[in-house]
Amino acid sequence: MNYNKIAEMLFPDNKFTVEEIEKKYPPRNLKEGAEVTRFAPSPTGFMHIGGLFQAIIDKNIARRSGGVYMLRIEDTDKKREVIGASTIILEILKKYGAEPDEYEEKGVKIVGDYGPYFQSEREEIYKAYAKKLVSEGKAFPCFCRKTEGLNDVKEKREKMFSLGLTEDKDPCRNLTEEQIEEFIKAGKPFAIKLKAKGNGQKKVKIYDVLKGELEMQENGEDAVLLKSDFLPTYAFAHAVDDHLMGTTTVVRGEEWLPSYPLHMEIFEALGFKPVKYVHTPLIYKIRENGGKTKISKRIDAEADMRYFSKEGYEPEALEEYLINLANSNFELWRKENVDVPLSEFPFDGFNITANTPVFDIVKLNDISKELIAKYSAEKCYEKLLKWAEENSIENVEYIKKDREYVTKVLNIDREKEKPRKDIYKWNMFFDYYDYMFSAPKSYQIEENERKRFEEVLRAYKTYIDLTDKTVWFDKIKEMAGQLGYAVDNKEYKKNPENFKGNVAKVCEFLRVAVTGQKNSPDLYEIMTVLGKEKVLERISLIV
RNA sequence: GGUCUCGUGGUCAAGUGGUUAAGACACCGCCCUUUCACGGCGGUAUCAGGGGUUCGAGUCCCCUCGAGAUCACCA
Repeated sequence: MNYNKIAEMLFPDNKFTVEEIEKKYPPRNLKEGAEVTRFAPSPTGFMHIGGLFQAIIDKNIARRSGGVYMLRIEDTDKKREVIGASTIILEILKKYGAEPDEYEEKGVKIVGDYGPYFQSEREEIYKAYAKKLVSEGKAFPCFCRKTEGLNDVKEKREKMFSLGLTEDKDPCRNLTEEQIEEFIKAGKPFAIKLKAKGNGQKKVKIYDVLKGELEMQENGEDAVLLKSDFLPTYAFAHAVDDHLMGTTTVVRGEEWLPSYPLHMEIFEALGFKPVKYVHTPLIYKIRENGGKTKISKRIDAEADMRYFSKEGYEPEALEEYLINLANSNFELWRKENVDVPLSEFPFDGFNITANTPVFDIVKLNDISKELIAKYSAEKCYEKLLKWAEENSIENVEYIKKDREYVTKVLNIDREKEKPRKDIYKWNMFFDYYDYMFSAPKSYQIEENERKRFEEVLRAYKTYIDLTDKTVWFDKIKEMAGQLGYAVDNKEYKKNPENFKGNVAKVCEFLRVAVTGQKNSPDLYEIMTVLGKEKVLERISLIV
């Protein structure tokens, strides 16, 4: 069998040889121990939270070791490709603290010397390596019809499942030179498949950084390397690209673990130095039946990163949440380093728990609250406005126009020693502070208290004084005493029947009149921001 | 079904043969207080089960059970 001749017939007009390509992609000149990582999504939908999780790990491994982190778009499945997806992926990465060092913006720019960073633009590269493999007798052409999704293939697969078969040798591996020549001359399309060495029975040792050494069955399948459109499959592209681009550590989801032996065999066949693998746990959600399933774009809004943008989450909150998921000592660090930038956290991408984490939005909300509570009113305003603009929120014009007032509202119970921690995403703002923008539509007041409520309000028209908080409160107390409420709470507790209520009750009435609610942030601040006139106006609506 | 991974409170988790089994979120109580928060103090609650090994097991070994992943010319 003349493999060289077959390779030549299969690939008569390859633009490059493997040698030429290797020269174009020399080893990276990095210091000892520098890690090169890559995030390699396929542009088939939108950015998944699990993808961001991996990208953040990639970024941190590279950054902490003084290495490089790349974004490589795996657009080799033309059927599933979604236009614009790669742009959104890059945007999200930038926004959420996982901006790549090397990447490509199609038609705009390429950053880095190891591109193109779109696999579809690397076709000639894959062809060169495929040709080499064929010429060495390690791969062969397969002229069977495309097998994807075909019923008889599905059936065959089912059968293999039930029988536990591990060997899947393709009949085309036995084609004679003459048959191959005949098919090529007839113009039959072909795919290139790996000539699997084993039958899937032997055990091979594999190594995952997080799980340690594992034993798996060797690959027994003549896997497709180049599809009949000459674009590579994931496994082949992974080997070729990560070799050429100098990747040292591959961070990918745990779902890839089963195909590790295949990838190992391809690396071997190609003579490449193996890379380290970090198989990250998938992110799960608890289902109604109590079980856990991988968080999925179809059923979980939070799987799609756009959800968080839309809701107005702070990107940094997401980043902190995800980092905490990977390195739970982050919380301790954060406690001791309150104002230190996130980038200084000694993130350890090689020491991530192997457990399957459940996405916990309550925890995220808490992290977000803490973060936002640290912001100045001015910063909140900027963030709120940015969110409103990016998402074309109805009130965006208003926010722009009345900057001063909106900032004042945002400053209620903020910029103090112990700020409130109730807003955790910007879309809560208008609901939460509804009463700061329009008079209450209803009042939380019981019917049997109505009379006293109105009595207090009528009186307050002459007692209102917003000079400062002490004066304000003294006046309220004075009024309370006049109306028969207890000014001293201890006395009230001793003899409640002697009073109509206590000062707290009076404050409650005022609060309800102004905000419609029994609970709200500091009433004095609210009144001050609203202004005496508006407060009186609201009281007049009632009495 | 085969192969593989993973089981510490409700959730995320420290833990690498000797701990009263950290911490965070959530939950509950008390204090502070003009409400709600914030803050402070305290509390409930966990080693999936069963066998070994050992003076001693969450930690090592075996089995069972449970959960998950994967088995395409998709990534």
